[in-house]
Amino acid sequence: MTARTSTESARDIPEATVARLPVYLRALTTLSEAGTGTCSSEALAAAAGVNSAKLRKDLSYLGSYGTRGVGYDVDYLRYQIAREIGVTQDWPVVIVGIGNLGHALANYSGFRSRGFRTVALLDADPTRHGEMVAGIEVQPFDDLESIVAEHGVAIGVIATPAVAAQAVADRMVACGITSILNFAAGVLSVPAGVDVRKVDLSVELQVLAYHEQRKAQGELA
Amino acid sequence: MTARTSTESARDIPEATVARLPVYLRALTTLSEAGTGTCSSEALAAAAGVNSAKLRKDLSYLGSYGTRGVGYDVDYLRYQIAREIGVTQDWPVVIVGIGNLGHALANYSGFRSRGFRTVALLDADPTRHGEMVAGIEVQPFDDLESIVAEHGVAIGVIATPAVAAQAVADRMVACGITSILNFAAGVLSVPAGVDVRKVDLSVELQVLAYHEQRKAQGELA
DNA sequence: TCCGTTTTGTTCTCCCGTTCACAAACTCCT
DNA sequence: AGGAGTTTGTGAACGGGAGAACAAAACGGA
Repeated sequence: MTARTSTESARDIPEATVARLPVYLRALTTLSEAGTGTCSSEALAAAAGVNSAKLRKDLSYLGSYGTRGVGYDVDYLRYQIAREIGVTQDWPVVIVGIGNLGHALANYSGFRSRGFRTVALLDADPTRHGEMVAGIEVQPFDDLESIVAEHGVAIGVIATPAVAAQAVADRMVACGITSILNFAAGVLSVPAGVDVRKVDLSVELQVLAYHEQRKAQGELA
Repeated sequence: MTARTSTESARDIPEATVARLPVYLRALTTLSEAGTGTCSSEALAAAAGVNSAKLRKDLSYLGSYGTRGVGYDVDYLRYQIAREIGVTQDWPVVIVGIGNLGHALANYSGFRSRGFRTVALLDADPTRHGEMVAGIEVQPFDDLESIVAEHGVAIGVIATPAVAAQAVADRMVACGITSILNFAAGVLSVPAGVDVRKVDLSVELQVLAYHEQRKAQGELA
């Protein structure tokens, strides 16, 4: 899934843990907004929907931020996780492909509130250029290079049809983007050192259908 | 992630394999449309973006559908996988929450082409009722029970704000839905026997940010 | 100060998933 | 018919993650 070229730093956190840290972060934010100052691993694990032993092990990769007999300081732990993930800094993002999904992504508040700032919406279709989406003007895809250079964009989101996705990814990589979130169907091939994460909506439904089918079979047996 | 109550059937396919079957299915469809009649595990693995040994082991859980020295018949294998997943049959689906994301989901062609038929779009906001989205009229959320009963819906999609998600899930479970695809933030609690899969867009970006941050640290070292 | 209580951090064990490697099986060519 | 070449299916080794269990550490009360 992820390709790494540079030398690993001192602490390397397991992938499974990295994927759960954002979940803990959200749970901590909820707790903080509810006025909770301190919480136990048991309570936080319940809020995040995981096993408490797993939670403690995950947090131990970051350091010892808890107090035995007491628990974790909600705001302190929240800051530590945010810093570790990198969401304390500002991440400029470009979204390519402003169809239905691109619209939804541009309007998604969960990005901005976590340090991701959409600096540009790009689309190859000239009839869409100039259209305002979520307060941002849709620009030509050919402006990609200048926008990436100007804002120092490292993360790109692909929400185009499947046929265009590889070409978009190639252009992104060529102008220096090193992390891609891909919503288009199919496999992207990118050089080593570029991370790609794929979200496929239909795959999720198909997994549910598989289990649903098995439930039905079990009933008539 | 998934809870199972009924007795397992004869063959139980590993979860990791189940999650990849839809990917193979898509790759096979692409090959078939390109006129390819037969393919090797190596070729299919490349198209699906996985290791060929892993692909062969995955397929071996379904049965022996290949021919040694030759490979797999594309259309035959495609049918077998589709049957195993359950996408040869028709799956009625309801989508609750017709905001930006709900719009995108309703218009997403990848659902319909895989046997998922959106039978209703529901929203609690009365000002949206009657609006036509993707050729379907938005109806009141309170119609959930009658719609589920009428169409025999087993799969529900939640695309509401986070605060409403648990209440929607509870109503879905109460009227017989046993599989839920959840796009809302936060943890859903459901009784055993109900499967929930969660898609969190901001989690994916945060994982990318973590790796991006580490790349940057590696460079200056 | 000392003891009981609570909760973290960590060790250990088990299980699932990935990958290698190879025998079995099939095709094609001579 | 037989051998060379190809490709599947699977046994076995390996690595990583999940969960149980416990020692270490902090707090509170007497």
